[in-house]
Amino acid sequence: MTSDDSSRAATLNDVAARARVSAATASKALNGRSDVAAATRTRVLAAAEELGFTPNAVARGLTAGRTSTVGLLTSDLDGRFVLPILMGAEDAFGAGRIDVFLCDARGDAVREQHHLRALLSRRVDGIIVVGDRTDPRPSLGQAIPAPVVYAYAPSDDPRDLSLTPDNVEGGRAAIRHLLTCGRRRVAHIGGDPSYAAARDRVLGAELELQDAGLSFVAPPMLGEWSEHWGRAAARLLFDRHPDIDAVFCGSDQIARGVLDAARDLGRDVPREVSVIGFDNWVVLADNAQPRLTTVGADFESLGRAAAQHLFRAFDDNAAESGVIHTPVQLFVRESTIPVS
Amino acid sequence: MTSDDSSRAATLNDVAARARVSAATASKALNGRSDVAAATRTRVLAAAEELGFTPNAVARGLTAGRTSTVGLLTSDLDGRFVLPILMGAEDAFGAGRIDVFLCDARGDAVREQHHLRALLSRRVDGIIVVGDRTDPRPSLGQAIPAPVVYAYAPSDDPRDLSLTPDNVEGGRAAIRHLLTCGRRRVAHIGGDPSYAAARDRVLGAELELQDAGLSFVAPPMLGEWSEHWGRAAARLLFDRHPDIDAVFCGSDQIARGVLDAARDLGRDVPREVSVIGFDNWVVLADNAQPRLTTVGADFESLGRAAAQHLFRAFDDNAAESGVIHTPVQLFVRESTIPVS
DNA sequence: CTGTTAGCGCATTCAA
DNA sequence: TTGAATGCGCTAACAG
Repeated sequence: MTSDDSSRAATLNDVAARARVSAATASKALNGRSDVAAATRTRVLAAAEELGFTPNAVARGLTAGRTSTVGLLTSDLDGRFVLPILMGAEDAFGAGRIDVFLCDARGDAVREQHHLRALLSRRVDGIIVVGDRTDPRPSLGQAIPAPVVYAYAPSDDPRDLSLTPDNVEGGRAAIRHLLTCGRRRVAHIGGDPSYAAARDRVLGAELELQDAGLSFVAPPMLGEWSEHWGRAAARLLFDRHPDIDAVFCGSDQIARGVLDAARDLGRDVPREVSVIGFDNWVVLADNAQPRLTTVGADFESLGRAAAQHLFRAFDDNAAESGVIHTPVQLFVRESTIPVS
Repeated sequence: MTSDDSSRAATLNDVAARARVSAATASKALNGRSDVAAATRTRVLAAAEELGFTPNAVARGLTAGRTSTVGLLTSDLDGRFVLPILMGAEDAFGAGRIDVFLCDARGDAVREQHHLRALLSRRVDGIIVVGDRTDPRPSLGQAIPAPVVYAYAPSDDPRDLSLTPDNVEGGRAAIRHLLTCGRRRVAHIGGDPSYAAARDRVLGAELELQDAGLSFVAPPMLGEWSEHWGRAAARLLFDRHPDIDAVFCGSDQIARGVLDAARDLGRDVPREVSVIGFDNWVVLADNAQPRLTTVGADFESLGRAAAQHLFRAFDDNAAESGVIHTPVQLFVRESTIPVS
């Protein structure tokens, strides 16, 4: 543990004194304003350097009105979404220019209110709200004195701006890939049907099949977001429909379960049956055997987009609104292969 | 997206004016100071309520000298450690009383310096540095005008205070459990030997075996932190040493690979062979088949401890130092079982 | 009990 | 080009 070495941090006045100028001049010099003599500037910069001067962002925030600070209010307990989003946002803001308060409400509305108050009292310039599912979540309301963007979980108020991955398109993309590989007898094993994500993915898949004049060879099986469910459902599926040649899974976890079951039953993936997942959860997808083809949202660019929208709201006072569906992407690995 | 409804946030002066008192009195009333008349207080509180007054923490921070914020400087890319640590810290601080700046340096020293400057310019009251491996990392130095605690990755400077999980004890605990289950012919498949974590876990295991008058039946196999490695190593191991009755794995990922290999080779886990992992990475451990017994650190309490040490440093000016090894815990699931 | 005064550290007038 | 004065919003010290 480290503590104060000098009695107290150097202030602008200290720098000014040492450079034998006024605080005002020192301020201008340090902030690169033009109306200051070159010689003076060097002197001030030298003084600042020697004193290890760090401008006090708190004081600056007081006058400037903006604090160069944003709040990230999350209820994403395990951080699969919030961390990439945070990194994307940091990126877009430019590292170090803006700092991010990360607050975890843990799915508790009261705690969320507490954190919100705290963020507002700290005069954050904007807030990004990150939910842990794509179902609409309660709006923070319109009475917030800072721009707000909802990420992953959209707000239930259309006046808010929300960014959420396009799961319907994701479902389409998955099916499109399977069809491209020459598969025709496709089944679906998905997650908890109380999740919009589970339903949207099936919907997209059904639409894409329909466009090709096809449909699922078995009714979609929705259950829970776990490997266990994937295994159990796959066993049933392979038993009842031995002729399926592809399984579209609602998540990578489920797909891992399906791969397991297929191996137990002696079904060759990807030759006999292709398996595709969803999420691109790399630890899971990359370590599967065979490595898992999957569709996934790019959370970093989602974070970047959220940050850019906040920026826009800082500058223009244009309040955008509505739900924006962000693109998803196909990651081809070895669990799908063209029929040979 | 939401924007200003009223022209600007209400200030203490607005409240004071509305309550027909001075700003000082309003301040006292709002902060629950005793020297203010009950009637006045109610009037002030009412005014504040009506105006939707939110105290400006920035201004407060300017005078108070403390900002009630802390910085969490991390290089833990995927957040397995940093998020639980953050939650533990939030917990210890009391939700909303203190807010946390989360900065991701992405393993880049330059970016880390940038973030550090930014945090200091925001006058955070303390800093928690979270690394992504337990090898000592470069100290931020002693010249930092705020208390610093290193979590997970210890500082290489003994004058700093570091909290890091006790991997040696973890290795011991794993072996102790296997021995308790009646296993005697134990092997080890571990992670990347360039990691202190990999080496410490083996070390602990060897010590515990030694205490029981035993040793590994095969030289420990260290490779990488992946399921693939676990699978490959296990195949080799089962082939060369068909008589082993337990495998201690350096991580849950590796253990997953070992379970896979065992199943492929027709070895019954846990009856014939017990398998124990490390990390208690719940998504992996809980979805394994059978569910995976494992040893793991409790990162939330690590975060709590870090926060408490910062607290102590705020109050006393006592600068603690040294490396504290935090406890690890055994999580028994179904991949280990007493010999019957 | 209440109000006046002063100052936290900085940036922005506006004079000089 | 420089500096003196002013204020951001709040709290602490003191006087009334």
